[in-house]
Amino acid sequence: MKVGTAALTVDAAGMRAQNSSLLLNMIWRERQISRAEIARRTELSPSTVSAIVADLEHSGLVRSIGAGVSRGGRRPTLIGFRDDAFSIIGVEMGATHVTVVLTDLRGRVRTHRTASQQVRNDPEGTLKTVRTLVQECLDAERVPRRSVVGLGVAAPSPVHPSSPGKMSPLILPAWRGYDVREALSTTFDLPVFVDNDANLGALSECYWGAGIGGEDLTYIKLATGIGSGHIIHGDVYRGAGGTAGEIGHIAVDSAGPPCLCGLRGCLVTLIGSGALVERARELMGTKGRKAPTVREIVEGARAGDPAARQIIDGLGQYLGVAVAGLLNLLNPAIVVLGGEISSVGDLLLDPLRASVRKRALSTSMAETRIVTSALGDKSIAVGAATLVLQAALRDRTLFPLQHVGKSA
Amino acid sequence: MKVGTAALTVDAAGMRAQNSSLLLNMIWRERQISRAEIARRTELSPSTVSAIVADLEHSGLVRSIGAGVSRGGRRPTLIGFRDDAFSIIGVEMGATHVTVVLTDLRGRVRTHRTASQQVRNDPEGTLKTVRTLVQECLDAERVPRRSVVGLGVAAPSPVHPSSPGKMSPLILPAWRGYDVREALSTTFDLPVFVDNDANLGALSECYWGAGIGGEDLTYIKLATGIGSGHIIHGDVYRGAGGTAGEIGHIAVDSAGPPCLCGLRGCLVTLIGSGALVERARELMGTKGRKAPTVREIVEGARAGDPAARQIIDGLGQYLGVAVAGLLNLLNPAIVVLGGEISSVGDLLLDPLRASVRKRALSTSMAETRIVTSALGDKSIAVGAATLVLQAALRDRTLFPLQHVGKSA
DNA sequence: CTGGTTTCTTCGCAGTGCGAACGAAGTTTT
DNA sequence: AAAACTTCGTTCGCACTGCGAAGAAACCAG
Repeated sequence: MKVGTAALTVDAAGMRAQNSSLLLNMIWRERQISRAEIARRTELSPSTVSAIVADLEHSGLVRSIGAGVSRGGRRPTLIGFRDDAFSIIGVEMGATHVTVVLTDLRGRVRTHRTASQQVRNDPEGTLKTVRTLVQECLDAERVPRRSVVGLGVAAPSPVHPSSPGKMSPLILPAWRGYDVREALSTTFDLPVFVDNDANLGALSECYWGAGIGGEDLTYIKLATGIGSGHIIHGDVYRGAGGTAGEIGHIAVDSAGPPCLCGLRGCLVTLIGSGALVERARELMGTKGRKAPTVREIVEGARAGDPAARQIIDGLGQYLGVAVAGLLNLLNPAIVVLGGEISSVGDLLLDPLRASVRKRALSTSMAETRIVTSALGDKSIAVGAATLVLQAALRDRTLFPLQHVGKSA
Repeated sequence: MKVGTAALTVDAAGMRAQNSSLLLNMIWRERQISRAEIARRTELSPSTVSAIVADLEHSGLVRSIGAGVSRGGRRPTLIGFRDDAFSIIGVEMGATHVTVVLTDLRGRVRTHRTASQQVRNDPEGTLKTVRTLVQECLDAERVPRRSVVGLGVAAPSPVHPSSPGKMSPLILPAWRGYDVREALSTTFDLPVFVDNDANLGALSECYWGAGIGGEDLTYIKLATGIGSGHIIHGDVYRGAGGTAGEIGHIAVDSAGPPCLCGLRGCLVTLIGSGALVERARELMGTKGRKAPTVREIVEGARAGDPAARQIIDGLGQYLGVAVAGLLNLLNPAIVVLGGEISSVGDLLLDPLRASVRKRALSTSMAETRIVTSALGDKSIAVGAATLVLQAALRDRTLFPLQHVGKSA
């Protein structure tokens, strides 16, 4: 049951595919590397490496980029990954907006579009908005459909592994009957990958953020809702039912306020944006009559406003309870905090770390770094694109084949 | 970083090794299967399957076991896994005892030995006891060293992935400088695998217990300490520092008693054996002057003693807090409770499930079964042996080669 | 008993990676 | 400046693998 289920058989072609992917990943990772160096690291013979590199070059994924420094003999020819060989589309469906990015194969955003959109109750309108924005991105960069690897989608809902594309009927009841994957796949005739937004935030951090080089990471998204995603052994971990990472409904304070989910004292009722804003209204000299925004709390805290600081302190303390449990249970290498409020940095990290230290084993603490995200507001959409990239780097056949001559 | 690190290159021999392992696993799993059926399922050609099966047969791992039922033509020759081809040794180092089992390749215990042993403060004596018991098991079954695949060890300490064999200096300070793997490997000249006891309990459940057929499971060991182990995608998950699963020190009640670890209200201070016994002394009509044992609590609860029932209820409630957090964070398919106290079954499961229901998202709950272990008191030692089995089924070369003729 | 079906093996073929030999291109030594 | 050495990359024959077609063996149905 556990060993060989997923493993596929190998024939001669499969062997080539495996080694080919291995080399492709190495070249992607190293950005530039010589054939000789690849042969040394992979323990493949030089002749095999040359043959595979020729393959990859012919498919347009890599190219020669001049000579490297000599190690006492002939200078090596450096091979580089062609980040611009293909494009990827990443879509973030937030609570009240849709963001679409078009990235290259290095996670760089080449174009992006955002539109306000009530996602929760308007599947039809949301899909239409997504289609429009995707098309705009493609048109803006004059990217032909055939040079797009695929389309990644971040959804504000858990995604069940057995039916990617369908939203949770409990979180997004209005989406019953809709299948995002199906819908977009038929529209654009491209492979579509869907996952939860926090999971994709985690993937984004693992590839482009605080988790670079690591394989185990937990990302916590602090926003209207509180979600988290785990990267385990380099892969998004979804759990048995796709709801792994639902940190927002961990009961932190059994005497706390009731939550929409029916429980009491959920983390989200204490540190969700709504709770923070509410608390800010109580504490801060809310000049006018309007409730302050998260942005104002951030700015206030940075400016030294004691009320804002107090709110952030409280956030750190509550969050620490959940993070401590997380460290003991999962012992991730890194915990990354994302979401607008995380931009206060140490103002949040200090009370959080103190709170965790009071509640987690020192051994779990020792190995875990807790940091705030340095990626921008498009990190979720980029994470969606990264999901496609990850799949394609593992299975080269996902890259659309295009016969490339000698031209650049 | 995340994709190709672990992947190894493949050559012709590696291709054969992969396919060979795949077949070996299939035969192990199915117990009996024909070449034709293997070819259909794996999509390998009949000729290839025959060749590989001949290989496996020659190495003594499988054998023909007569004809199956016809599907309208020639009757298939069924191939069976030879569970008795090799033996595996499993060692459990508990808090106050050492248990050694000798199993076949199906996790069946052929011989076992147990001895009282203070493990915590006596590394030298513990290792000596282990050596003695292992040798006794080998002698009892007249098993030659060369037919033993390896030796698995369950340790009452987290094991850091980078130094398997070394105990945590915080949990077992007396073991500083000792390396269990090294020590036993040189004594017996066998491969040695070491892991945390709760992790191996989890593995045991996944292979032989409640988790059969699944790939994601969490095991919780209720004993002097409270530990847990996660099986993720069929593998033990150890976390970045090897301390994943330290559920015992999750803070459940911030107003609770202080714990040895320096924190307050740890789960273990509330539901560890010590706490249960202490509470029993308060509540139960402790006939004599001695403190009751866990066994007596179990028997009392079964017999209907209200005090014992109350203790179990409390256990279920506290444990529910931690399990709810676990479900939200990891969303495992199954949670298995082990340890002596778990033998009360529903008496514990009912209050536990109720407690969880009050604290976990219904979506997380829906996909998760919570059960008590049906494996016996040797499940941890068997889990240690299973770790070796798992490794060998993946890498056939771990099976000692022995030239087998046509004999049975 | 005959025709059809299924199982398993045999044998030649195509594809893959390897290794030795070689040429190409630098560096270091003389 | 020339020779000797080192490294890089390619070429080519070899060994091994899995495949597919063909065939033999074993069985069932009529």
